[in-house]
Amino acid sequence: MRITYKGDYALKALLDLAIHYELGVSTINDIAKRIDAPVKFLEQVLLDLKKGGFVESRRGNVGGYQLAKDPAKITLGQVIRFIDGPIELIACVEKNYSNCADLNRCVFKNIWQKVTKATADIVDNINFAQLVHQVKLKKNGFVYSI
Amino acid sequence: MRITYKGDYALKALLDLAIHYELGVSTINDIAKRIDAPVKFLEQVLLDLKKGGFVESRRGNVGGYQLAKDPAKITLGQVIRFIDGPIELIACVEKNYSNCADLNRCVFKNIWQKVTKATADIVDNINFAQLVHQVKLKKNGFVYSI
DNA sequence: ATTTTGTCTACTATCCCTATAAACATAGTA
DNA sequence: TACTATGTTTATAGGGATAGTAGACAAAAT
Repeated sequence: MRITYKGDYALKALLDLAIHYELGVSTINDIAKRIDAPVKFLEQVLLDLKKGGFVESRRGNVGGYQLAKDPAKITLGQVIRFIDGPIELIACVEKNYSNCADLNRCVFKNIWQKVTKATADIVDNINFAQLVHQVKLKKNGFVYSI
Repeated sequence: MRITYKGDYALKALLDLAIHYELGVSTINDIAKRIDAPVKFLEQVLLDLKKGGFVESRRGNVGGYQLAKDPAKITLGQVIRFIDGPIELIACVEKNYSNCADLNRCVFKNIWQKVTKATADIVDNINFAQLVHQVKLKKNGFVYSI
């Protein structure tokens, strides 16, 4: 798998919203400015994140976006998989794959599974509360560039 | 990163050549049949592998391909990086990347680096001699489907 | 009513993936 | 020499994904 720009923006937007978790909604424009993303593209990303249940929105004059749940309940792995797809390096070890002649005899499969597990062990054990904490630790003249 | 069909064919072709290491050259057609790959596509893959120094070739009537070095000297990581590019999940942690506003302050960078290391620890420590050995262990009515 | 926001649907340019095709070069063999 | 079996090279093409951009629409507050 590969983290695309879309995935990158999604993670940054969520971290941004996690940092402002207690402060209510942020507008797309504000988020875009803070994380340096193209506004119209970020629109789509946020829409997707809403469909995924990661954020919620309010329209109108004082509208905007905010996290839909506690930052501690959102892991990196959840977001990556939702936006950019499976973390597997190759389709043959993804769930419900049935296109291989004889997968059980394949000496590569075992390797791809190991890599998948190693990656999952990392991204599934980091949540946005931890990230916010790390951001705050970095306050050496912190100017908010994620 | 992602293992493409090209990378998949490259790995299978090299394993095939590693299995036939002592037997001299194999033709593209033979390799293609054994690993079940489209011949014309496999041509390009083998050409690339030759440029990468993994295989060597002989033209003409009794021509074909063979490994350019001891299977034990070829790791999965070398092949993957050469055919499919860097194993990093995202460009910002690749070598010589300089497009980020403030990479040292980015809380994500550390995570991408961990994932990269975990993956590298696996693919850089497996060579084709080991794979051949594993293939031979699987001889329960072995029909040669890698 | 107006303004400020989010929502939705298209559209586009570029690149990458996965081949396929055709012409050519080389090295054995008859 | 002529023929054939191989690898070499370049070009091309369809499909899909990526990374946006544009514009009309809907809702909520004032």
